[in-house]
Amino acid sequence: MSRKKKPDIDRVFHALGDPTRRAILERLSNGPASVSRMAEPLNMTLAAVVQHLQVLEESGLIQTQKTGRVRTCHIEPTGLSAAIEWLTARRSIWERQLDRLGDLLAEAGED
Amino acid sequence: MSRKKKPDIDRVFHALGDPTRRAILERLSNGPASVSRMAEPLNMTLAAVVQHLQVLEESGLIQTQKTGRVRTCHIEPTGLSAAIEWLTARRSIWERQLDRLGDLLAEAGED
DNA sequence: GAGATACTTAAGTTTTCACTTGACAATCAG
DNA sequence: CTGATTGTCAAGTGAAAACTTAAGTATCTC
Repeated sequence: MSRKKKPDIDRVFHALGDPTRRAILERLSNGPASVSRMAEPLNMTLAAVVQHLQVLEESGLIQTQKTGRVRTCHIEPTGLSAAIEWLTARRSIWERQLDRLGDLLAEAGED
Repeated sequence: MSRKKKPDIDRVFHALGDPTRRAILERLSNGPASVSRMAEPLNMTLAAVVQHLQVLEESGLIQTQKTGRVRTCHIEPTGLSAAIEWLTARRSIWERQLDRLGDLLAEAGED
């Protein structure tokens, strides 16, 4: 039977919910970096950082590749698309709702 | 001394990471609704739904108010701003990075 | 006032998360 | 070859998250 798999958007938002992982993404925005380089400014063990990187990779936000003993991480530029689309869609609907509310208030004021 | 409080953006992304909570937000996009109405299509107890609503309210994504015995929930339209700003900022940086990569490849091709 | 309705609250359970420890594997430098 | 570097893996811990159950409190309806 079909296995239950988490939708991408769940994983993306979950990944973004952790400040350490957002810090990693911000660091990688300056360009690719190795695992231990990512770990330097983070106050935790290498193993913990690797786990964060796994979450980020599974969510499609970064990609990694190993050359020799060094694993290099870089941003996956399309990784944010689904999340941004969901958010901006909501926002435009919500703004429309606000407009309707404004209309109602204006009408009420005219009485 | 200053209390430790979770940054808004942490809470927003965390709130968005749960499919039930996104479903609630989508439902509320059609207009305000009471707690029990929100609970109807969700396969869980009322108490669980209330807890999700609390998370959403604390993250600034919705507001609620009680009139009589009914608590009505509605969208807080500005709640997504911080998240959208963070995401679009990253995206534009990432696209620039992609361009630079493109340039490098083009240069390499010219040899 | 007696029910029914619409939550609210507290406590307990199970699962998931973030992290550590410690042992291991691979690779590079002298 | 011998270390030192760079990362990997598995297991365990503690706390937070996502629920449930059950009892309680207003409020509305008759």
